[in-house]
Amino acid sequence: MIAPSDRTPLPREFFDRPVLEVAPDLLGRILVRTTPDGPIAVRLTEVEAYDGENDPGSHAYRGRTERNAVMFGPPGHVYVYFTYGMWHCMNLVCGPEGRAAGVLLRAGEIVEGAELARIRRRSARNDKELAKGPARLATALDVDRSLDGTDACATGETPIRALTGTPVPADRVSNGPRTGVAGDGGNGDIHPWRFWIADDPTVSPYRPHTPRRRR
DNA sequence: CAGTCGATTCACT
DNA sequence: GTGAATCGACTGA
Repeated sequence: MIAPSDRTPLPREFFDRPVLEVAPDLLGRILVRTTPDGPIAVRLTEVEAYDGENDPGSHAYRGRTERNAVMFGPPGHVYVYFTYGMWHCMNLVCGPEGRAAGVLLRAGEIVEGAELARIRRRSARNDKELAKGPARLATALDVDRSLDGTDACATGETPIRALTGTPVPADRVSNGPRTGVAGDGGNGDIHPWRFWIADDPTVSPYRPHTPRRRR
């Protein structure tokens, strides 16, 4: 059950800041996905920052394309991409507009609508695995490319809404190299931009980038 | 226009 | 721990 005080919508100004400021501040916040069957809410426990055209790991690194266009738009909107031929992952766009920065939502704890999430996440062995990983999180929330561009800060009806939740104090936040990103994770990594709640059981395991073998 | 590979997950050994 | 699944976006010729 989510406390009423945790249900305050996050204002757009929240996202209209540098992505490295927003990313750790998102931990403990809540995202509500409204589906025809009912709401599914996740409390964010793990995120990654992607800093647009300056960041080789970002989809926006080589400029605007049809796929990543939303990241070049206003903050507070949802960027959804399709990957590995099967999965979707979701981001929240950060400001300022034109910067093309975003925060990948990597993991969280389902705090409402778990019975709905379990149906979509049939292979999950327990509830902690419902949203343990970016594609799992998107699957649990029934998010796909049709929701690309959704405004998570809009007033009125929205399929996805960001709520204040309860922010996590800085001394509870850990950070390290981003998962599965080419170029990240080596000695002297300049992108330790993965943030998670220390010791939280819903955080996904770290995995370095692995180039695909030829077949 | 063909080749490559991905901000991953799952089944299986 | 290893390999398969699966397809669209992007790249370079």
